Amino acid sequence: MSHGWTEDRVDSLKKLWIDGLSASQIARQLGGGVTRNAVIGKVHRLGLTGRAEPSRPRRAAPMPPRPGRVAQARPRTSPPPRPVPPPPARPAAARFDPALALDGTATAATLGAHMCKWPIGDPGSDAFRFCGRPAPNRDPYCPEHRRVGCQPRKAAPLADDPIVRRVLAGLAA
DNA sequence: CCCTGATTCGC
DNA sequence: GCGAATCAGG
Repeated sequence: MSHGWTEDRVDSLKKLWIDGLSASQIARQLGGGVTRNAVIGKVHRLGLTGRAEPSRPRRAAPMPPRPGRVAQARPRTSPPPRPVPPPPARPAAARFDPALALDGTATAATLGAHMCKWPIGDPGSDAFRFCGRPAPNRDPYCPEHRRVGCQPRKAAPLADDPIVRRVLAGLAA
């Protein structure tokens, strides 16, 4: 549910793609269960391929020899090859990351690459912390803070601007 | 292992 | 038209 490439979503897709966001980033931002594959598929169908490529500046092989997988029909329904027998035997030592134990306790020192970098508190204060919760993929924030961070800031009420207030006050007077 | 886009093809 | 599975690569 919640799918279908509505004009709105296609517009967002185009914009984000042209802006240079990766397919997975776009997929995440569009939300609604859209995968990066879906995004890529749509991008191609729209003829939007090609732009500043983040992760592959040059294509090494033009890919002439590439007949492999078509020949050996993809086994989607038949083969459950299960050569994976013993998973256990490692109860110990799941590494404990103290920064993940509590929200808002990660410091600049303990903040890892996969932790939410949402700032908490006064950056100048000793008490300043980062959220520190798990941040999936390459995202800087955890899912919760990502949403907040992406919210198109609702236009800050003009009247909140001190300068505007003074001008308005002056006009009134 | 994380990621990137590209392609194929059943639906 | 859509997108999962896959490929090919950084």
